[in-house]
Amino acid sequence: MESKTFSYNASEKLKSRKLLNRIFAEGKSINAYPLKVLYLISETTTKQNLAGVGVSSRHFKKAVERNRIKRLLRESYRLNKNILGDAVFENQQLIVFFLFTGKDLSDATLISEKLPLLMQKIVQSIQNKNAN
RNA sequence: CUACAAACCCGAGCUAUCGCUCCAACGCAAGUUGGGGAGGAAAGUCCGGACAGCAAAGGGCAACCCACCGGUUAAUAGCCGGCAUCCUCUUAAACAGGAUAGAGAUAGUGCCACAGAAAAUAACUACCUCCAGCAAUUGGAGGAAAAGGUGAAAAUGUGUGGUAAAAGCACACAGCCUUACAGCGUAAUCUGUAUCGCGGGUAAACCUUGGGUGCUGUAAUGCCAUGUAUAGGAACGUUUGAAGGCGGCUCGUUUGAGUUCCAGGGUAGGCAGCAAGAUCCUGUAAGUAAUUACAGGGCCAGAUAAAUGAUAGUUUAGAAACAGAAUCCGGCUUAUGAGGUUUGUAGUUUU
Repeated sequence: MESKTFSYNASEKLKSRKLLNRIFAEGKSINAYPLKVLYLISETTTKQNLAGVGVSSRHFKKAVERNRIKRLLRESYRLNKNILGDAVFENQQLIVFFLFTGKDLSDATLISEKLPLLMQKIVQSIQNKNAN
């Protein structure tokens, strides 16, 4: 378990087209410029959180820039994913999708400080809901 | 040697920690260990192929593309070599270097800014002849492209004859051009002789001539799995042919029992294609070269929301440019930091 703390491999990535459509349709969103996060709690048997990242190709026409941002997002998630930890119940799965809403590549430097902040907000809002 | 320009080469190294993806081995498994992991343009998608499907890929028209010759190649609009024309340099010429949108303007149609009389079946001024008129620097009719000026371009140039004045009107020489013959060359072309002829440019305007192209594009395509429905309604039809295929149209040809619409439902996952190839490196040989042949060696990304990264330190040169594979190759075009190499700007010969 110890070695998996900072991992982010294929089983943790949000891949299913179905789930992606669902999270855009039903997911709740929290903003924190230059980021926006969509999250969703799903009933499941496997307790494994899923995460995905995305950049608008409208604002970033060059593939190099999009790759750069997605890498930074993934890296940030990988280093901070323990914040989410056990926010949800045993038979539930937390699905998150990070969107970069900034319009300039220079905004990407903010990712490393804003992304953990967003994750804490998610945990908070889930706990509030459970308390109610 | 310095500066500028162009072409080509190169496209950052090392250490530590945390990660991603593919392959192999081991393991019941979790996983562990080892190895591979973006580019010269991966880009633009502008050409050319491979491959696949459309029935077996046919004729005509349309559309599009190409346009001196030869070679090269799987193929090309690429590349290599040659020819022609133009430009640079020069008083001039040859060499050298550069460019080419290099079939046809004598098939036809159109267009040619400004200036100019006129931009194409040329008459403004000046010239000549005739008529009118007392005469005039007058008026009218005609001849005439020799002179003037305008323009990027003005009816091939010079001379002589000729004439009222003139004119390729005639002749001589020259230039261009058509055709024929001869010679060098595979050919374009070049040279020579004879000959028809001489009314500009533009085909990157339509067009004509010659040649070529079937269309689509790996989200192609084939297979497996899952799921449903053999539910329901309407129209047309089964040799008296519904509906299609041959992806522009048409001719022709061909399949032959289902097809279309309404309403409703399901799936959207895997495998192949798909990574050993017109392959890369080295050497030898052939060729002016592009390129080819042979020999030896190497295996060098393969994802599917999409891997190749992050942090810290350090070195060069300062926070290292342009930039990210998606079926695969060959080219073209464009972007590109620092450094390096070569070439040119400023060349040679004759007079």
